[in-house]
Amino acid sequence: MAIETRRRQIEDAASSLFRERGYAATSVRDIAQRLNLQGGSLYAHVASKEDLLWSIVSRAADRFSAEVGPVAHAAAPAPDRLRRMIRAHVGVITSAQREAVVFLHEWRFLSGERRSQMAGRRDAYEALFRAVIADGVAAAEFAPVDGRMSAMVILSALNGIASWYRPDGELTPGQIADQYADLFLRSLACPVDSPSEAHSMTRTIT
Amino acid sequence: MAIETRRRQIEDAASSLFRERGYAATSVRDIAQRLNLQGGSLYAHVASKEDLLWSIVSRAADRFSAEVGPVAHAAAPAPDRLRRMIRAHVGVITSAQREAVVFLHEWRFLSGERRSQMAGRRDAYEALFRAVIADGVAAAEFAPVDGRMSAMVILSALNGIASWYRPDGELTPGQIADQYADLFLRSLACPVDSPSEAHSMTRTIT
DNA sequence: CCTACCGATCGGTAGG
DNA sequence: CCTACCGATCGGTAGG
Repeated sequence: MAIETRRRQIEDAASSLFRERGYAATSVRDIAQRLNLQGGSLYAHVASKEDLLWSIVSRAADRFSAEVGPVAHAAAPAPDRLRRMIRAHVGVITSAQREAVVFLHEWRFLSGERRSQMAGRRDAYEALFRAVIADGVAAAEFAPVDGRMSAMVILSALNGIASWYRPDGELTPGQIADQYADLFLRSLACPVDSPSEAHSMTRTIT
Repeated sequence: MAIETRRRQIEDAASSLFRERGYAATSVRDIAQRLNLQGGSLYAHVASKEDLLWSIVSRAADRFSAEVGPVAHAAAPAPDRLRRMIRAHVGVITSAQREAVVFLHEWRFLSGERRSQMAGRRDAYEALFRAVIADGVAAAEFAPVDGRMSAMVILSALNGIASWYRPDGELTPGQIADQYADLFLRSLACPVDSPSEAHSMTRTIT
């Protein structure tokens, strides 16, 4: 138990540093220093620097899957499911912000199979959002939008929250999530042709 | 002129590498190797590695300002201006993708005053979007949304394009821009209360 | 633009 | 968990 705690302390220090400086610009001695250890001492608990990154990133991925997955497969109308998925995703970002930022920005420093495995998990996660949107379109709960693009818009915007969210800010995570959900559900539910009618003929030109 | 060309070749090679591996994980010898040079030879054209990053990042920032700034201040209804700003922003991302990605992800490796200067320019740029939204709300062209949050949603989503856009993809930059503009203008123009009516009472709880 | 080099730092290990 | 160390690589420079 004490060993497990120490490992987690190391991972937490690494999360902070990877977030602040990036994985490549953080040395194992930087991490050790935060825990008042010598550089080499880390290797009593950790096999490699990349191992630390892997622990942080894969645990963050687990959290997203665990929180959002069940909601995505719930028996409910697509708009309700999407709103709850947005809430869950924002919940993970705001409650584990350090790890979320590292997950979002530093996973590409994984090598070989770990990297491609994580790429696969990200694809599968995005597919959850594409599926809800497709369901909503099929049920005429959403306008006939491009599900792939809509999913990218939503996820890009949600992940952006990790870059500006401050726990002591004005809005609670729930308020942020609901405002984002309002915004996206509005654009998915409203008639497609209304706002861009005047420009629809220029679409293929620019 | 030949000297200016060589410098640009170096910056281009650096852009590619900074985008692929990140600034911190790219060595000056990596850059030199792409141009069949020895590591030390770079310093005939470049004062430092960070100098290269600065050239790339500040030129990208110039491009965004030059393309989007004038449109933001044009005399036109807010929805039209916002659409044109989105087109211009997407245009820069898709026509200078390498530099845009480096600008978006690596600017924080600048040190001292350069870093804070770039942070200031980013703030000013975001303010352009906040201002158009505020104008639209004031003119009742948009529903009374939170301009700061809406601007962040739009910019996060637009910048996400830099991560998935492929020049040989199905959609042209103009089509992508117009689909994004449609989506956001819909959510800004549609009545605020409709999609989340059933959930509005839970907003402050979660 | 190259050769040859500088001191510093890197991730990681041996032995205790 | 520390001391002491490994070879490799880092950004950058001197002198030509």
